[in-house]
Amino acid sequence: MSFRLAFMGSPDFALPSLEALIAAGHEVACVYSQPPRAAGRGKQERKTPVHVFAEARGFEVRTPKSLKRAEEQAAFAALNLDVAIVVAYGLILPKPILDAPRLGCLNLHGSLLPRWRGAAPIQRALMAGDRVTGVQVMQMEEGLDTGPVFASAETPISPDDTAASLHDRLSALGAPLLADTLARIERGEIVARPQAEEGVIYAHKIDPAEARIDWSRPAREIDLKIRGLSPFPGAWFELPTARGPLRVKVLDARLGQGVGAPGEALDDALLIACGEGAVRLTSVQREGRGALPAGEFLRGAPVPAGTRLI
RNA sequence: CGCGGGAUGGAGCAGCCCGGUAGCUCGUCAGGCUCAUAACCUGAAGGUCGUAGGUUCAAAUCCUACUCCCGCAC
Repeated sequence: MSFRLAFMGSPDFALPSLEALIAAGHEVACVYSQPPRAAGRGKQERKTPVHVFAEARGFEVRTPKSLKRAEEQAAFAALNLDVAIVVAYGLILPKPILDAPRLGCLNLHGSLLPRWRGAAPIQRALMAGDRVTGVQVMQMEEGLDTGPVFASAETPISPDDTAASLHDRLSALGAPLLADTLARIERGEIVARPQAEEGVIYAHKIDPAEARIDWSRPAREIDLKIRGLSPFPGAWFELPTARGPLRVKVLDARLGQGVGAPGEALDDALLIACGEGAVRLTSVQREGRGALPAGEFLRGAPVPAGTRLI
């Protein structure tokens, strides 16, 4: 047995899930994704990763700008689905859409609800210093990530995780969970359990303004921010040079030891003093260039002890 | 025509504005030192300065075109 389903997703994060559903033998009636957008160098129209993948596999791909229009909703209903699977789709689903499939719409979310409902759960969990996070499959409702949960899988967050590594891990963790959950729903083995009423936290979208590093903050907070915002949008600071301040993004760091004025380089290897403690920058990227391990970056742009980062 | 940056020995960069015979950090190779080392010392190899034109006594440096690369846009 298998379901007739629609898959709704856009970025890389959703790909493993789509592949898992295909592998599980479900009938993918249609794939929804965000419409192609002008992006990249030259501002070319670019299809989303899910769009490209689905097209290559020969699936029908729909890319409506919105699902609010009656025609879109009718077209969706006409698919006569058992269920719709939503993974990082990027569009709000109106009630008519949510109610159309026989079993409604299920969503794979990147946090342990009700903690981090919303747009940026992975980055927020990391920046908050959470020790564990995970993915969950839930029944979608009109509220933002408020639906009852069918299943979850956890993973610890380690001191060397970045938003990128966590993103990849959760994506890989979610795919089999999703497939397994569908199988169990099919067999009638599980029902969704309402989310806890306590502990609701919203994961607000990342505001570029919060990406600048404030060296007067404690090292732990700065370390979490650097790793939580890596690689996008990337925590950054300014490095004074003979030709003016150079904007430098930090893609990875570790907590270090040392005391000094906030922003002061404590050695020649990017150990930077914070308001409390210090962090060692291990991967950096100056404007207009690619990311470099600290060692290579320093060969071309030495940051001697005593330098004051802004 | 979205904005911007870049192409210099194996890696990362400086030099270009104010043309004049190529430099830094690292790596590589050889030798030395050391109980030892990714440490240290000495020496060496390695570059048509992206391509094609132009200006000039002279071009990495100025001008034009082209190719390739990267960053920002989530």
